[in-house]
Amino acid sequence: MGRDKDAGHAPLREIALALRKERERAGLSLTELAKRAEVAKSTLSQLESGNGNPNIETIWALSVALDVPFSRLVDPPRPRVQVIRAGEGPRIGSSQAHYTATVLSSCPPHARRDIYTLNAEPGAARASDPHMPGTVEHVILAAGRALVGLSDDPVELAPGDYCAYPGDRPHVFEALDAGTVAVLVSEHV
Amino acid sequence: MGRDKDAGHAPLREIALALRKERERAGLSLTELAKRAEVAKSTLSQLESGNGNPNIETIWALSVALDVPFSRLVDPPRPRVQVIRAGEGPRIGSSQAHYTATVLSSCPPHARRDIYTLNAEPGAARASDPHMPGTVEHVILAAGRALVGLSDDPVELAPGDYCAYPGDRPHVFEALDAGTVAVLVSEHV
DNA sequence: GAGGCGCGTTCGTCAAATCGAACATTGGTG
DNA sequence: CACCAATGTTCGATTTGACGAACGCGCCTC
Repeated sequence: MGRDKDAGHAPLREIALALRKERERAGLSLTELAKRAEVAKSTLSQLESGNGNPNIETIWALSVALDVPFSRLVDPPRPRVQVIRAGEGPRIGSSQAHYTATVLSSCPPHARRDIYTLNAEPGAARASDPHMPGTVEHVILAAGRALVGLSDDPVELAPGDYCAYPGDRPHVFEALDAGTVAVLVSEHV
Repeated sequence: MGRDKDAGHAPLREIALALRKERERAGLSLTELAKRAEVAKSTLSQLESGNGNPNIETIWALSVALDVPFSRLVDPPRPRVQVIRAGEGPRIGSSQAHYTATVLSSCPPHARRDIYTLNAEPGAARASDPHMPGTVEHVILAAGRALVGLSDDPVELAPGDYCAYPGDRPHVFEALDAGTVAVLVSEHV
């Protein structure tokens, strides 16, 4: 949840949409979900229609019944390809010389991030089938060059470049130089 | 949020504790926080005492005022130095040639991991004061050489090497070569 | 020590969210 | 066609959380 903008108020509408989306994804009827979560279906109906300001127990019960993380309902997931070129991005001011840190990605709530290193040689693009919905992959190129990102629109990365993309869609990692090395962080909520 | 155990109900108690903890961390009085979040302090008082079942708008307002992610309140939340040299570590078998992936760290539940790149030059060791308890930092060296780890027992890393260490103890990052680049993943539970 | 100001708690009132039942609607079935 | 079993919606009654004022407490100032 971005502390960033829209600090204003009311994610009511987002909750309504997320609720309906997750319910349909789970293949449950409104009645069925209400029964499992032990909330009145009238309550659920009003929630999904945007009217409502549910209390914690209600939302909790729904998230449990839907088997989704709580934050999935209140925190909108928005996948997108993002690239930060080497030397770009928000720097962290350091009082100590000869040192700069750049924030590449702040971890969303409840995400799990596994860390990998990749060593790849040119010639064979590695196309990955989509992973779990909500998966996001982060790649920081350490050496060489590579085509990275969504299969239908990959991005060329040079050393130091950063790229994030939704892992639940077809994506590739294709080395362009020999001895290409990258750090891969796989984030699944 | 673990669909895991205790799928039962009511994270009321956890919310109460998290709320109080976050408020104290922010150095705010109950009255002050209530004023900023524009909720009655009586409401906040009851919430922190465990009685209560707040609605979304209330929690939202509080999380905004506390400047913490929403889920930090509803799903409230370990250290050792580990080194994996370039080329070592468990490989992930790939059916496709010219490609290897190495698991460096699997994300523990409920951890948040922020990703940074570091650019450092020799001459000035960057000593960090301890962060929040439970913080773990992961460093993958991309270029150059560096002394990394706990201040009293740093490790020298070469390109491709990986090192993890508790971030809640004094630690350093000291470049040994010019143009040293690293990826830093900061994990806080 | 009287007054003021901050803290966090408690209490009565009111608005609002939850509930359960009744409702209109659709689709399948004998 | 009548019937039943689903769907999601609307409506009144009741519960309940948010509110604001009052309270007890500790601290500092005059």
